[in-house]
Amino acid sequence: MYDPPMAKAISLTKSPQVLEMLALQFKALGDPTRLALMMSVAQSSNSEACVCDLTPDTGLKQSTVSHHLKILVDAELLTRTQRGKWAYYQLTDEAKNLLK
Amino acid sequence: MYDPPMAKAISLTKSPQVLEMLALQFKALGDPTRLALMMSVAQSSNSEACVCDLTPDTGLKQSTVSHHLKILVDAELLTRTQRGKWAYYQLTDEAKNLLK
DNA sequence: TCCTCATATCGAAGTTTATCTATGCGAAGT
DNA sequence: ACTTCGCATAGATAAACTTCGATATGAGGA
Repeated sequence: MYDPPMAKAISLTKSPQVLEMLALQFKALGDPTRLALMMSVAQSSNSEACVCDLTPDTGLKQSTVSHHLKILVDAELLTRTQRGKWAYYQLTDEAKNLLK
Repeated sequence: MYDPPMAKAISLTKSPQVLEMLALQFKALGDPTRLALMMSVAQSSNSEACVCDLTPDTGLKQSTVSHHLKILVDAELLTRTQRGKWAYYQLTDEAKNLLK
């Protein structure tokens, strides 16, 4: 949501849309569970992982992990690829950049 | 809060404390208002700004801006220096790193 | 076709967050 | 000493978030 009074600050740097997207990405990474998920994916063989691999490490329910992964995909930090019954998640280039 | 089942994922990468702090920093940046505040500070003359400078741009109340600044200081993304009646905020090195 | 497995979605409960108004506090000026 | 100014803190409220259990979806195997 873009608020007019913020215009001056934003015009000095990024467009409102870019700032909004950046904030969305930071927010997505701003949860210990999701940050750990990202690192798990990064360290997986072939740099990809499915929900069944990721769930046990978190101590959370499968539905919860699935929800967190969706947030990361929506923030364009992960991509999702379905192969057979499994959904494989990989880091985007943007994510690799932010986590360096 | 550190949850034992997460141990495996964390041990592959960072200590729980480091991960927790990283998540805290990302969370602090994960709000459009705070991200705009950071950019405002970055672009201020002498790379520092007081609450009275920052408040108008946000369209929020002074107390709200003060609250956001405290969150950024707690996340070690800003430092606070009092000079006379004014409180001046500057980006930390960590912040400059994350925003590059 | 029927069943099973991996994952996603839905609805609810409890917690956290963003914002406001009102007020407190310390520094500087009169 | 009193007032003013810049900023912080406290309390309240509404919205958003995290997590769960239950259920739906969709692919593959029997």
